Amino acid sequence: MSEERKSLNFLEQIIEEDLANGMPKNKLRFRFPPEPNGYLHIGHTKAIGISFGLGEKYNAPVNLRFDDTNPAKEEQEYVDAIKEDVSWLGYTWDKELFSSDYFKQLYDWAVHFIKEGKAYVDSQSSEAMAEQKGTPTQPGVDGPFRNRSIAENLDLFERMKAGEFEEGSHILRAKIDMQHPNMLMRDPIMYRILKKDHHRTGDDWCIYPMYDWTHGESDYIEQISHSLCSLEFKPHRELYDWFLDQVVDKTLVRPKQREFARLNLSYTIMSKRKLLKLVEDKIVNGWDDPRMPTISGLRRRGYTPAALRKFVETVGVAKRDNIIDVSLLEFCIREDLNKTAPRVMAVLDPVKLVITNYPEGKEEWLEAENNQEDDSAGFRKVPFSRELYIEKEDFKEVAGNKFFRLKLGGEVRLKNAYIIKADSVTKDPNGNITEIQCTYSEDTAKKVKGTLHWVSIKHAVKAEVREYDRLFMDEAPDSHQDKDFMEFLNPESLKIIEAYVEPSLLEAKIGDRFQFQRLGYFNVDNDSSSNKLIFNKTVGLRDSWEKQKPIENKNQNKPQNNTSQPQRKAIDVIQQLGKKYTNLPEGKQEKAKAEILELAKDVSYDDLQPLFNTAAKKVGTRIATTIVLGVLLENGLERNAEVNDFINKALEDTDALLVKEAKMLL
RNA sequence: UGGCUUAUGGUGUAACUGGCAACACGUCUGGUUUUGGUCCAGAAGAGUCUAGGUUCGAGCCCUAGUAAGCCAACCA
Repeated sequence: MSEERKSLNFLEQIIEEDLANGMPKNKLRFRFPPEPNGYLHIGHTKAIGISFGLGEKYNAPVNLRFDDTNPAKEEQEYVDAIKEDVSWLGYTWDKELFSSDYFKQLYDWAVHFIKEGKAYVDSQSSEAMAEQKGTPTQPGVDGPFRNRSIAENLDLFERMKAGEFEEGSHILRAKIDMQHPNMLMRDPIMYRILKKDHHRTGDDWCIYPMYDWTHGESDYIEQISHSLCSLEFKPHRELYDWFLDQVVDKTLVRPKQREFARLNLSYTIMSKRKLLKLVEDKIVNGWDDPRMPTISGLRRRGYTPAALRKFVETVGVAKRDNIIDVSLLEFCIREDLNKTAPRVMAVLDPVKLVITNYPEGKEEWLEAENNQEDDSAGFRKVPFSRELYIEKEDFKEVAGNKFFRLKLGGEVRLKNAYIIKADSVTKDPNGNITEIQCTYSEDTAKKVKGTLHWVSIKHAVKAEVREYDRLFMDEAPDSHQDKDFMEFLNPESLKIIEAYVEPSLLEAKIGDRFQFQRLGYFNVDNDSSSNKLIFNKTVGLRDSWEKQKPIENKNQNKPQNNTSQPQRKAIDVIQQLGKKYTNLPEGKQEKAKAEILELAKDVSYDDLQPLFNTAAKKVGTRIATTIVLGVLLENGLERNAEVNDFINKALEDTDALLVKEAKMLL
């Protein structure tokens, strides 16, 4: 139990500061505020992890509040899915709440705003208003309705609420400042008319509050102390505070909005709108398709709550844009499953193997360890017989000694069973191997390099295996201005395989997770039934053999690597080498010098000249410059005033190395 | 012609608030192993966007640049 002091992230620091400044710990309260217009994705897992994590850390309540102010897009289905996802992740919310619970209070406040002259009804087209609003670089101008009388505003707003007007004919805006540098402060809309039924309030309302007007006030009503959201809301903070200023009671907690960078995962997208498109266009089979980065998709794929929580924790919290490598996510799920998933044997791409010296009709039930990482996992029996399936990939007629698997004349261990030796093969007319003949030995103590998984043909159970690949071929598919993310779709993201699995899997239940030995982690899909077993591949095992095989492919994938080196200007490389020159141990220093001498051949005087002005204290850079200068002089460069000046200064320096190099130029 | 935010190995986060940059993933060695998994041991890889400045000393402070992201929905 080490008491290692983990450094706090910037949000925790803010909270610690508030606590230190006198905020009582029991006033801490957080919230997770999803809009019920789509399913939660892995990015939300970070937001959930932050707010609920803080709740756990400080023993403070966390509300689940649905931000449901837009009846056009929101549905009960999403509310249910979100609740399921949050609790599946293992978090417990204090109160389940809805922004729509506050519609009446919000309305009363709005009326108060009008009476105070802080809000007015605008009756222009959205185009006209957009024009008056200006642009980020140009201030806006006041609209013609900005100075309506309080009485008229009150009357109009009342009638908006009563349903007398059509959608789009009037809106209520806060009266702030049309010239404000922050566009959100240019008289933002508070209410719009929407004649739609709301999933909770039905037809009670036909005016609905906007996000900015609703969010901060909802936080305030709930007495949220820290309202944490992603970075794109940073500009909203000013408005959030302005709205709060108008209603806040100083004796109550005033919520504080703070922003963190959202999570981005490589090779996928994280926008609800775009994910919805994948669902609607039937690119995937629903929000919970195992290829989707949604929480429900990952769950179906076989991810565990523990792995997801670990992932989010590992990723950290900060304010800069990031793209997290999927390999980290994969590491987290492997780490969890390695400890918990029972091992079984399954062959995905079979070739028949016959053990010629094993009696026909004989069968044995051999003992197999369920999980060597877990002593309590116990053992099971697997059937062995004369005819087996092994993986096609595990046999080669001839192969080098780096190939640990089965080859003609070679020996290999069958996991949980005997050692076999390959004697001959049978091929079809096309030259494909249809059968491998082997002989076995009962001496299992023998040392052999390879161990193969297998399945007895007679006892094997057919199963469908769904193997997934990334949905997109590009690392950041929605970050290209000129290309649509749909262009990067991977046409081979789903591969359906007919596999053979050991009979113990007949008892597997939906959701059960296994390690198919030597292959990866798999779970039983929701579509699975008693007469058809279906598995999803969650993630493959780490595979250091696979990596060394496609040598040529590797180069094709990263052609830039070869070209990027020479593209960098020699002088830039030299500058970099120089920078660290004085810090290097002697051996490395010589190496660096040799490199500089080599690179100096490609440096022109014009390249070098600016470095003469290098600050006196940047000794390393000046040494490098001196070395390069030596090469240039040797190649016939004439000494001019600049050169002499630089050399003289170097000679006067206190650094012995620099002086030494400079003397060599005399 | 604007405002806000960010900048540390390939990736993500640290650096006790000024003391010669750490952890995780990834990569590469070697060992163990009835999974080319796990585990164990080790290595390479950044001198902190650039240029100045303050300081005995700067990734942290100051100045000026540069680059990236966000901001003009009756969405959230």
